[in-house]
This record gives sequence, structure tokens and C-alpha cells, in this order.
Amino acid sequence: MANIPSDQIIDEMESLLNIASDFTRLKIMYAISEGEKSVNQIVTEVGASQSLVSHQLKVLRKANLVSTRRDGTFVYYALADEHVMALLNVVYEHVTEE
Amino acid sequence: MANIPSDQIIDEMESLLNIASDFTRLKIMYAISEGEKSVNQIVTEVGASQSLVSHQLKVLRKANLVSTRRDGTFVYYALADEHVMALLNVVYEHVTEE
DNA sequence: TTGATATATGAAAAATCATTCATATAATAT
DNA sequence: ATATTATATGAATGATTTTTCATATATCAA
Repeated sequence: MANIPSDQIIDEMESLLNIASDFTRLKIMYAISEGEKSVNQIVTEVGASQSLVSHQLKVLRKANLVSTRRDGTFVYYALADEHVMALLNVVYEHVTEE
Repeated sequence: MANIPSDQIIDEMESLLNIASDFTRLKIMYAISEGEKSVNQIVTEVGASQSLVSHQLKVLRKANLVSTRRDGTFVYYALADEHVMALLNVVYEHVTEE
């Protein structure tokens, strides 16, 4: 017998993994891994267009992987919680281990 | 300054996450999480068509996430190593924690 | 060889998704 | 009100990917 989680859980796992599995979004998550940054700072560090970064931030926001704070014309983004980095760390280690 | 991994590492992380982020493949990985199983056993437990399971097993094989062993007409698949379950566990916990 | 069962695969169809472009909104300062 | 800077978004495009269907290959038994 297999201990396969329910379809609903698998579905949610698929969603989370899907959101994490994108070049631009991975870079964004790392860019804000040390603390909140404005969209412009993220754009600069990630090296993608403003439009693309904004679109992908929306995806991350919708999935509750990042939090948002507005200060004047600036909007600051931060990782929502430690789970996000935990996921990135496991993947990073899988990829970099020999 | 951001400690964003190199493009190559990010690329490899994206690939791994992409392969993990599929409903059918997630089910397959859970199906063989307790030990190797034949394709037919996997088909039954996962509840997908033989063709689809075979296609997705090929994807998992190509990414070295599963190993293969043939015995007569049967082909047995198993998870390649512990990293795979480590990844699934982190994602599972993220999803199930309230 | 023929038949039966197990697995793999090419091609097409259907769906999804990342990216760009143009433009809109939001906030502030003059 | 106008101008400027920061961010968001709708629509279109292009690319990729999941799934199905039909068929091929592989192994064994009779």
C-alpha cells in the first residue's frame, strides 16, 4: 500500500513547487532573503525588467510566500516566513552536493 | 547586496523544482517512497494511465530522481536517494502546517 | 512462431506559463 | 494641476509541458 497524500494535499504541494520553480522568482526570493527590499532594488539585483519582477511578485504574493509593506511610493517585499528559505535550502543542497 | 546563487545554480534549482512540481510525478514519488515498485503497481496506486505514468517515470529517470531495475518483463522503480524525500517532506510540512 | 503481458515512445492535442509591450495607477513634490 | 518617480496590470506572444492515443518494443510461455 502506498501512503500517498490526498489529492488535495498533492495539489497544494504541486502549487507551491510550481511557484518556486521559476528562474526569476527564485532570484527574487534570494534577493529578499536577508530582509525586505523595494521593487526597484529587487529589479536591480535580479536583473529582470520592472514589469516581469512586478508580475512575479504578484504570483509570490498570491501564494503568500512574500509579504508587502508600502511606504510612500515605495513598496517593500519580504519573505513571508522561514518555510520559504527552508525549501530553498533543501533544493540548494540537493543541487550543490557533489 | 544580495547573496543570490549563480545563474547556473538557480537554473539547476529551477529544473529540480520543475520536475517535482507535477501532480502525477508527486504521486509516483510517494508511491515508491517505501520501496521499489513495478510500473503496473505504480499505475494502480497512482490512478493514472499506463502511458502517462511511463512518460513521467522517464522524466524522473532523466533527472536521476529514480533508479530502475528490470526483472523479466517487469521494471522496478525506486527513489534515487534520500534527498528526494527530504524535499517532499519540507513541501508537505509547508502545505499542511495550518 | 504465436500469443500474452509489461513497458516505452512518437506525435498530436490541450493546457499552462513566462515574458514583453504599452499603459495605468499611486504617491509625492513643485 | 503638472511633472516625476515607483509600482502594477491587461493583452498578446511565444514557449513549454501535460496528457491522450495509437503503436512499438521487450520478455516469457506454450
